[in-house]
Amino acid sequence: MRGEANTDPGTGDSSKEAPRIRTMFQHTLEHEVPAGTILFAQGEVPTFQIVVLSGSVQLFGRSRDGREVLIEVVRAPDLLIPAAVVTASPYLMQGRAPEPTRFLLIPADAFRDAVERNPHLAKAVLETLAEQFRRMVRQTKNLKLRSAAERVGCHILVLSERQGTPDRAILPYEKHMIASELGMTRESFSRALKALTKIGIGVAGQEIVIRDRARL
Amino acid sequence: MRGEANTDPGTGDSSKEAPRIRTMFQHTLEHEVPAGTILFAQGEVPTFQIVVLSGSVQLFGRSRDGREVLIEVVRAPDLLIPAAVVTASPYLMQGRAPEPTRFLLIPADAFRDAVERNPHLAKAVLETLAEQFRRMVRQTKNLKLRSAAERVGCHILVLSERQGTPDRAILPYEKHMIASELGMTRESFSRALKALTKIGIGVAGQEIVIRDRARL
DNA sequence: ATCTGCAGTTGATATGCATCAAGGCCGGAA
DNA sequence: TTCCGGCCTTGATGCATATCAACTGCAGAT
Repeated sequence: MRGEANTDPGTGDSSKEAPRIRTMFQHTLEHEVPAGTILFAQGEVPTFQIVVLSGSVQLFGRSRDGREVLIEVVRAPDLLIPAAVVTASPYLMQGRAPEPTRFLLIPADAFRDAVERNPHLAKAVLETLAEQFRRMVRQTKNLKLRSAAERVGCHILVLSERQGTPDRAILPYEKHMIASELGMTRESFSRALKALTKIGIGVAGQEIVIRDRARL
Repeated sequence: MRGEANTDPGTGDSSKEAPRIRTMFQHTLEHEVPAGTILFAQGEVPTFQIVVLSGSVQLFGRSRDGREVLIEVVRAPDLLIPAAVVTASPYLMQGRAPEPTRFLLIPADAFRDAVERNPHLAKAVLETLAEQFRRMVRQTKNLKLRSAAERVGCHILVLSERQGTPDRAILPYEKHMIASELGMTRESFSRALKALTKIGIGVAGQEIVIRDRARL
């Protein structure tokens, strides 16, 4: 815990809403965690709305037989599962920071209160959540409609776009993580990469060179 | 198209917000469609926020090779993909009414405007969207962590709870639809049902009797 | 330098699920 | 009634992916 935060949440208002914003931020803390920190467990009810300022958070789903898979990744700047905070219901996933990561921690009830009172904030949260929802829909479509190799190819394209390098992509974390994010085992992921080398990519450790973008 | 609507949206406000609500509803239409109607195509940008008053809407994802799978079902009363309307971006799925269904059609920009101005409405939409997000997360977890038979068993339990009958469940639409909703073929679904008869259910057409609830 | 452990690759094998094909069971049309 | 066309089931087969196992390479510890 670092102390009081004074960051502007980006809602852009200044008039009568300001006091409410200030109220919300009165109990808000800035916080930084090292790589590997577990932020919350599956089943916990959120006590804070966590805002990811820098770094990222991986969200894992667990089955009762103990297996864990990566469901989604929240990258700064973003809100950590506003859906759970808004509905005040238990997290469906475990949250873990795979790298040093900074947060704002807003007490959950203060956050809900502020959202209810401040239309600009509400709109911002709504847009964030809508984007998250669309990501989940895309993922579901991928899982139901595409083969493992197609998912890998598609993911590489997304990575290269996100990194702004149309001709290459760096895998952002370990391959077995990406494999589970894409709904397969690390072995299958490895084989899918090898198969894709025959149709237009080159693999060298964490770096992937894209030779034939069209075919993916 | 039937005419002007006057239904209260359930936001519970009465004071100065009322004019805005009225404004939003000025161009709102009530509409009813027969079974089988396609409401919008994948890729279309929403022109209305559709409110499902009665009936339900199935949402299909399509791959470029033409296959279609059921991604989710929106049951009355609910909003039809507020995520697409709020972000003003193309639908990721096709919407189809599998039964006679009634709607409210709110022009998309009027809806966004009202959400931005009316905190109660914003909160209601936020909660609805949050619930939809959580449904998608649960579905993703199912797809990644459970086998086909487990998904079937789990779905039967959900159905029986939704229908308020702990000892039986009625399949709400054709089996091949449910199969694709659960991410499998109709053949696999049929076999999964047969396998489950050995551990505590009975199947008779669309009706399923639950004998051993604990084992599912 | 050596040991150790983890991430990744590769190969062999197993299996879950899809695909293909045939037949049964309605319900609607003629 | 008969015929027909969906929807569903069942069986045979194939394929994609998981699982199991061995090995490599690297990084950190000793």
